[in-house]
Amino acid sequence: MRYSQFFIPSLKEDPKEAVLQSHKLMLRAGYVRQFSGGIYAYLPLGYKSLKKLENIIREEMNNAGAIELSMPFVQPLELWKQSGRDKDYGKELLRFKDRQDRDFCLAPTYEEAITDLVGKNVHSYKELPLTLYQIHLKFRDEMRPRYGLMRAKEFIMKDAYSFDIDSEGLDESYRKMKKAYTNLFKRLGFDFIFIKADSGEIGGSYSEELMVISEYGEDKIAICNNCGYSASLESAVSAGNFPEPLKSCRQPKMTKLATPDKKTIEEVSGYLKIDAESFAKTIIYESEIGFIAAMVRGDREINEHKLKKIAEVKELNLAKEKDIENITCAPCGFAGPFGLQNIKLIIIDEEIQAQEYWITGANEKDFHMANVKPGRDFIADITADIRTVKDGDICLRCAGRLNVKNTIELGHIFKLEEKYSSVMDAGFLDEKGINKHFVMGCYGIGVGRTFQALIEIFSDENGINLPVSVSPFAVSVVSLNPNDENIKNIADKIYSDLLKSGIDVLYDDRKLSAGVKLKDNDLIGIPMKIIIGNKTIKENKFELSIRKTGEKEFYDNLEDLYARIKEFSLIDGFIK
RNA sequence: CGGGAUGUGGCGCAGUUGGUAGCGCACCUGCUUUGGGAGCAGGGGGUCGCACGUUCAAAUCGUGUCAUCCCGACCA
Repeated sequence: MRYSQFFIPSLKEDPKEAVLQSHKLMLRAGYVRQFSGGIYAYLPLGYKSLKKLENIIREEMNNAGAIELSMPFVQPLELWKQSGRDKDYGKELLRFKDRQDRDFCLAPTYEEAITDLVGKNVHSYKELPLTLYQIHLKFRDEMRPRYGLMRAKEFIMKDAYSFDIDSEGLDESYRKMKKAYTNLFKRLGFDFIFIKADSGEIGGSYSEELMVISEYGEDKIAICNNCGYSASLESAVSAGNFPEPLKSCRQPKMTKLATPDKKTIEEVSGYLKIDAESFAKTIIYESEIGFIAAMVRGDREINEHKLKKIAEVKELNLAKEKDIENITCAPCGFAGPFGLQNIKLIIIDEEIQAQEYWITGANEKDFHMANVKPGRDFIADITADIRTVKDGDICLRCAGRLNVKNTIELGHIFKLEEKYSSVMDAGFLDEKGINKHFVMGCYGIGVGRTFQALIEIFSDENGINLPVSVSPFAVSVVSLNPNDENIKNIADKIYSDLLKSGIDVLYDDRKLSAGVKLKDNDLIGIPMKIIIGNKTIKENKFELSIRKTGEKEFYDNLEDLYARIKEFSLIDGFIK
């Protein structure tokens, strides 16, 4: 491909709408363009690279015995009424009508479609097990799309669905697919981990998320450095700090401490010169059953997911400042667990119950209270684990330490069991002639997200730096003086030689200054450059510049140069 | 959906107390250049997101609205 005839609108400056390095680079390198929040076009260069990634995914899926198909992106809403998910999905499901006034939606996922399809076309246990997959669009009307392809409304996903005769079969299909994921993400060079997850809207009995560890990730997980325990921060548990009760017979009474204008734990702890661990914070929430007070140690955060489950509520929000003033009879920042008005539940963390004395708010402006004793000065309705795991916490299973890390969720695999096949009545006859529902699994990979995550990893200050197996081109021929007849002839020849030998080559024949061309070729992520200019031509040498290392190699003849390019092209190279 | 920020040629930005818009890059023409974002000369392009209002006069002030981005609640 000649650069001058291709379409690569590169940008010299960072676009202001992008914040992640990968997002900036995809825009600058002319890989993608945004049309609306969360809606992107893949430009030729990005599309070419994306297709290479898709083909690697395809290979691993096919190796695992999955079969590719493509289902409709526009779906009759009726399908979603059958499963009942038209209601569950809410506003994420984009609905519209056709000219006959029939209801349709853009597919946010494909469980209904595949269950319908297989239900209508598979009738016997002899045709099972079966795993089908596709790589194409999904649309979710996200409340907040962001970070480029990382969270888009319209996005590309690989989704696979397995159909088995029983749970044992599902276990086997699930195991195979998990193995395929492991192979794939290892091959792509990611540092990843599976964690057990909530099944969310998709549902089912068991699910695991494939998390890639990245400082730019939006999700936090906790990993034990000893036993390998891992969980999302929402569900992670750690061993609490439960000190031995003091032996002393003295029972100090609650004592007021003046803390003028000191509201946050940090401020009070700094003012009184006492560790945050000695404080208990009291947070007021509002829920559909009324106000709830929750307490954790001063240096900790409340885990609202745990709190919701314990309190058995669906809605949980921090109470408004006005309500807090009414409940605690003090301005926000001085709440304590005693004498609270209009509180339905007091829920305290196990650590609060376990320690004898705490410093809390005094429910009075500019005062805190010392020697507050659980059970004496206030009574909790429920004591439970409602704390968020902190980096360095002790693992509940072993003596190891928990590390909290940022991650990006690139895959999610589910055991659906009969969730969809039963509501949609999709099944088969078993060997005894009895009607059974399919036992299903589903397996997703965010392809666009994975693509961007690759660029996040494989890039540097000069631009995108992808390995050959996913780079848009393997090599570029950069003609520094396209007006020089001699140089032009040599560059033309090398270009056509490489084309003939099947190398994916970009020929930068533009009549621009040398610097622009070299910078562009670095930016857009071409792993190798053959640089043709007077300097090397005079010495009868051919120069190959390796993008990853910045090293320059010189060859006396074209055969050696071509051999080197072929050799380099064969390396998968997903090693940083 | 709540909180915050920003909308000015293609891109990135400046524009003071209101007086009718400018810079860099990109683009077009010509010449000279070509080893890391070239030089000279000439040139084109903006009803300042949109609407309404205040004013003799609005990019600038007010109200509303839309879009984009960031933080939070959800997700691949």
